[in-house]
Amino acid sequence: MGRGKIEIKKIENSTNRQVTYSKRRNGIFKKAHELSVLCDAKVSLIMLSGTKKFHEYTSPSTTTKKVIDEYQSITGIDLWNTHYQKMQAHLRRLKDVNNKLRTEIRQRMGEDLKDLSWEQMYNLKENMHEAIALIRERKYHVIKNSTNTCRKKVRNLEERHGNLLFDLETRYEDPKYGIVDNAGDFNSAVAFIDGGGIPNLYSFRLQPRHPNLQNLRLS
Amino acid sequence: MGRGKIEIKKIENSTNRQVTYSKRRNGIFKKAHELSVLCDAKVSLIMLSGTKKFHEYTSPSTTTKKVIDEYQSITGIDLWNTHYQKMQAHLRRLKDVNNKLRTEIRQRMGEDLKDLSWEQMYNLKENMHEAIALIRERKYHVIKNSTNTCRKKVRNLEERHGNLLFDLETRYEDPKYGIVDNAGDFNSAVAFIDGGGIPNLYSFRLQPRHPNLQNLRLS
DNA sequence: AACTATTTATAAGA
DNA sequence: TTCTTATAAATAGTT
Repeated sequence: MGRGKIEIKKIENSTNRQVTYSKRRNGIFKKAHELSVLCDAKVSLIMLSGTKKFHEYTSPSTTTKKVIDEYQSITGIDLWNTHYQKMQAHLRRLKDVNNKLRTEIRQRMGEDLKDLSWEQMYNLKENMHEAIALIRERKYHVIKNSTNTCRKKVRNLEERHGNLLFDLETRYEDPKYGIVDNAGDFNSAVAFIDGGGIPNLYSFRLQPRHPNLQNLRLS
Repeated sequence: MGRGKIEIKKIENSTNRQVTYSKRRNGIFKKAHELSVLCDAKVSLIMLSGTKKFHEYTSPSTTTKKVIDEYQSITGIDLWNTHYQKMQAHLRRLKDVNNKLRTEIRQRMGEDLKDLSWEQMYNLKENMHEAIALIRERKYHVIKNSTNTCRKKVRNLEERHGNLLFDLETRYEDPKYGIVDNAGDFNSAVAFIDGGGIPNLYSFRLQPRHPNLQNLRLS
């Protein structure tokens, strides 16, 4: 349909190809539209030119997504569904597990016991006693550790304090020595002294110098 | 282009509409194909007739999914992604909750305690003692109930036994009465006695690992 | 982007 | 559906 007949094969001249693309594209869009109007059909038409320009036509009554969803449901051809459904199944399983875990925790907190038999409860109770024993042990371990650490710190501070006093006395006796540069230690001694009135055994944690004690933070 | 010009509006005659759909569909497919060959373009053409018959054309060099994916990446138009991403977020949240629940259970079983402070352990231990009290209470409730039930069953059985003996004696005295049909009741009594073998939900305490949790573990 | 000779598509009928 | 064919529509090559 033109001045001459053409063979259906790639048009080598790039400009010509562009022009033909443009003309025929409009022709197809027009026909697609006519079809959807005349025949009450839904059409989704997506075209990507060789130069990555893209054009689409979708029937007025619908959207590209709708057409494609319908396309999938009719053909059974699966573009995304497998992945999506796997995901949904996984989600369901997670929810299920979640609920089971919650139930178990509730039972371990003494709730929702009506579904348990006497034997199950016996076992639960035994298990929890064992667990409590473990927790108690661990607790003593932690408290022992922190007590030791605390004791060491106190010893260390007492030593520093002693040194400080010694330095002061020395200075008093012979001023030419000048002040010993122990500002850092002095500060820590002050902290210790100031902290003395606080009943909190773990007030050391306030000092960034002892990150190992940070773990003892309460609450 | 035909014997007469037609107006572009829905063809009311259903048969005619079908025929036109079929003819024009082929025309468009042919043109779509010509376009993709002539101009090196990618085309995805999906058509759904009013009667839900579906046809598609895709350029030889590609697939429908590829075209649509490319379409999405070029346009930035999002067909599925929002929903999909919400789902992924939900999934992540569930996994997270799941892990927290598992950790809590492990702690309640006396494991993974190193991350707990002394105070946290104290609270956990207190909480578990309270829980054990509740479980003990509930256990007594259940045992009392089942004892009562058992007592009733025994009474019932004694009674039946007595009746049976009486029947036998009666039959011996007067054979025409035959044997009393109480098979069903007898079976239920047996079921009650056998019922000691209740599946043990908490048998994991005997095992170093926790099969019940293993089964639940996902991802 | 317009023109137009020609090819192609298709409406109506069989 | 498919074929036929008169005619409408699309478009290749030109301007």
